[in-house]
Amino acid sequence: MSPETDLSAGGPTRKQQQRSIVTQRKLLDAAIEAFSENGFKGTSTRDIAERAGVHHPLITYHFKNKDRLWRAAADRIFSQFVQSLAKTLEENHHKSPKARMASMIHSYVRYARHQPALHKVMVQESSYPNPRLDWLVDTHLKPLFKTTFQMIEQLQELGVAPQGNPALLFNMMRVSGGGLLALNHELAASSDIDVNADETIEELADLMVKVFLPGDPGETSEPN
Amino acid sequence: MSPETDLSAGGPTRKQQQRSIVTQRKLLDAAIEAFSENGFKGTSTRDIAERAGVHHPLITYHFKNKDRLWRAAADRIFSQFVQSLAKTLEENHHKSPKARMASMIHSYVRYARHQPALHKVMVQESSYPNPRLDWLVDTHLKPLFKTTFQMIEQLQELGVAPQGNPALLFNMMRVSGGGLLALNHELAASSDIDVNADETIEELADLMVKVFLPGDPGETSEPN
DNA sequence: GTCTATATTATGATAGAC
DNA sequence: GTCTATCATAATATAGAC
Repeated sequence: MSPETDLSAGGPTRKQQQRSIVTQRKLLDAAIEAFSENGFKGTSTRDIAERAGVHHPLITYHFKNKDRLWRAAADRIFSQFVQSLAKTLEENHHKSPKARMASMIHSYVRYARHQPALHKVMVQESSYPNPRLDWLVDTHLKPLFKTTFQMIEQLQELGVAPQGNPALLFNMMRVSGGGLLALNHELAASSDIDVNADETIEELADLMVKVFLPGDPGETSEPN
Repeated sequence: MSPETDLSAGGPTRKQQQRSIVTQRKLLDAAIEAFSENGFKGTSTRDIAERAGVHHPLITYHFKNKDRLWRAAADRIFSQFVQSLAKTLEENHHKSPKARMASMIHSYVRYARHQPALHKVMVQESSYPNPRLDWLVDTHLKPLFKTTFQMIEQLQELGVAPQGNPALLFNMMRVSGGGLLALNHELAASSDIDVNADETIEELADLMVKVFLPGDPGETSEPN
């Protein structure tokens, strides 16, 4: 009995599973693109299906409805981002707090360029209170911000980051990176900035470090 | 012959003109709100008409179509903003460059709070290249940015603003203000920041000045 | 200047053949 | 797992009465 036709065992075959995964991936990538461009309301599931190159009833089959597809797409964006940040944090845990934060900034900016949907989706959903925003904040944002927020406070104590409301400072950093890159098409036309150029990305990250972490790093890590 | 019925003269009566203006204003305010929340595609003209409390065919009557209504709404946002900025600039033209820019920052942040659509609309339209974005950049953004851009360069020469790509620096300032306030609902939930509080607004503007204009102001204005 | 009614197309979701 | 066909609703826009 060939694997293709062996449905009697109760589960789908390997080949079918494989095809399903590919379809889901294509739909998720298309959904990220479409939702970040036009928001939840402005995106039609037909548009997503077209971008993915699949027939639209497949969305219902794989994700049940538009809302669940949105959540799966957001999960994909933020899981990858958290992974990328965690890796950077791990690779730089031996450095000074300032150098560590500088690495985080570079990592953040690079990710935000390659996936501008990261910030765009947050802006889209921040437009008005809604259940997706609540879910986004609780599931992804709060855990993500907690670590970074503590790092900022530490850097303020060390005199590296400017004094002032750490929550505001943290969010100024966020938007200076991701928020700026989310304006990619506008910046090209209004300010002659090409955010797709590697140089621009590094320039932006360096400028963020200079502006937000102006203090002397010092060699003294905290007494352990 | 009463003014109400005097249509023979060729023009609408005063009372009719008045009613027309009121309707247009209500539609524009509703359009700004709706477009900033859901973007161009995500906004239905019926939604706008409902928010304005008028019947939807009136949109066709007063603005011809959805696209022209969007342009009229954007015009309203940016005209008011430019007016507000010009007034601030005029009131502070005698001050030092740093103090003048600090006033501009305060003015910008206050306007962006009272009209978060200012930044939201730009983000919405920056999602992908489209004719509305081109129009927005050419009609409103470029003229607006030109002045501020020159001020930044001057502040860099004076050692008040950090060195680096002035275009990037300028846009970091933009997003730190308007971009941050556009996240109002998210910030309330994720960072416990109430951007509707006057204190928060002033705190943000002060922090922007501290971060982006760290240099000593000096009393020496340029030799005249 | 405002209204009701309607033509036409797009959308989210599902049913049922293969 | 994938497809075609379809339903119910909502959208933009317009025609024509008042």
